[in-house]
Amino acid sequence: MMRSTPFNTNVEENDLSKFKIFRPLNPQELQRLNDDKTCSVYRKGAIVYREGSRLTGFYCITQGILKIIKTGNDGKEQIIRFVKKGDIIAYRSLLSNESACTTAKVIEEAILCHIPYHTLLYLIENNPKFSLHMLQIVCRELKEANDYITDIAQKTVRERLAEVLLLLKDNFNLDSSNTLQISLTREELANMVGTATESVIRLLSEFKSDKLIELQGRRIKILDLPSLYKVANL
Amino acid sequence: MMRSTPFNTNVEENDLSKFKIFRPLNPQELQRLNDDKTCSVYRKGAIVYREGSRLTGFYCITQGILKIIKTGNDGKEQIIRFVKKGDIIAYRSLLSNESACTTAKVIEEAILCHIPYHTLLYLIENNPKFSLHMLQIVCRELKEANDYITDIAQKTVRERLAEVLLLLKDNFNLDSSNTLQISLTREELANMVGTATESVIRLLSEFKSDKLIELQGRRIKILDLPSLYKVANL
DNA sequence: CGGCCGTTTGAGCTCTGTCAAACTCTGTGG
DNA sequence: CCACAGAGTTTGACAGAGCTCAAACGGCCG
Repeated sequence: MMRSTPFNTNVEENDLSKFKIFRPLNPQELQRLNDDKTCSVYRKGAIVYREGSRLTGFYCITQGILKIIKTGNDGKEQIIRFVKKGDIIAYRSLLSNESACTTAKVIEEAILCHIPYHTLLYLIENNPKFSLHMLQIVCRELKEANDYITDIAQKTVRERLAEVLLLLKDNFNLDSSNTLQISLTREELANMVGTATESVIRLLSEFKSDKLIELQGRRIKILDLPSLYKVANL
Repeated sequence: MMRSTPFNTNVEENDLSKFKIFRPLNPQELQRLNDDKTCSVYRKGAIVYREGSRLTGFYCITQGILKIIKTGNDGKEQIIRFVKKGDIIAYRSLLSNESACTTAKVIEEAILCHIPYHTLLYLIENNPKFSLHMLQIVCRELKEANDYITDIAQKTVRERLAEVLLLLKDNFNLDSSNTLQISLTREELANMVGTATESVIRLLSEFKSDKLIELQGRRIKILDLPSLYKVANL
């Protein structure tokens, strides 16, 4: 099955003005943004861009979930973050004028709007409020990265796995039965935590024995949130 | 000895216009920047700001070296980065309008210029080139943080220590005898690498046995750069 | 001189990564 | 409809990297 090819999609349904990032823009700028963008559907497993590639613009996600990964020397991938509706990706390399240093891969079928580099520059040069907003977004991401460095350097795998579950809860919410609304393989969880797949499996089943969670395949149901916080040592 | 109190210092010698970050500013903006700033000397060991404190501005380093650290739950500190002449610090929390999430501590006697928040905002709102430059600085820092996450999650302590030595070499150069021009305790090295002090000690002496480096107290002399790169797995 | 801080070394142990094998589940093709 | 391949999951056994604890040593400063 060919799943790497994006399909163009109806532009009308992907109005970007509803997203917080673009709130500082005036109607004329929004018009330009929507005129310049190109939206596409990406199937599960599709790669939006790869480490090392040159980018011609950044992307705003209007639907679906992607993982941003970085490949270590031994080929093992580290998940840097997940992105979903309203998030923007690929802006870092673009602004630094470097090749991409991460890869973006689709986890749940997604719609992405590509916004050309010159449009981004135009907005930054002409709308200081937008620049400030962009700065704040990057700063937030930087804070999260710094937090993560401290965690990964100092915490045990057990603590980090609990923390990742809590992070997923915050990012993707729970349904009415407290089940995480994102489906990840054990390997993906391991690549987030920075550990081996088998370690994740063992720890998850320990969490299950301890009545912290319940497992049904990839569905993870959170039973005891306070204890999970305690395990995460937060 | 009281070493935490900053001393005001001669403003004349700390002209900020020579730094790359402020290159996009026009003469009038530079004037304002220099008028608004307050420079102080900080002794070794002094804390410029602490995790959790509210900041009234950001700082530009015109002299000396500081470490930016983050304290884990168990009190162990993680060194996020080192900063030196020309670097700016504390801008992240300022822009996000949050309390500081890191602590800045002086390693080598330093002179810092404090630039008030409203001056930063003024510059961002009025000079798009400056905003773009700021964005690029944050983006670079973010890239480094992401690289570090991958390293720390996937590499061995041995590899990371070699990498840290190389990083220090790039940041602080070597003297004519290939000695690192920064003096760190073993504990500080451990807090960079994300490991125990004893592990750093053991590995350093292994590197010494392998003729990669030479040790005289805190002075580290690099003997075999290519092999060090190999050990770092870069 | 004494105390303190940083460094060094040794011993032991635990966490976690690796390897191997079995099992489940899904989609494919005969 | 069944057999099969392949991917993902699970479990067990094992080894070793790296952490902790303890003790001794050196240098520096008051």
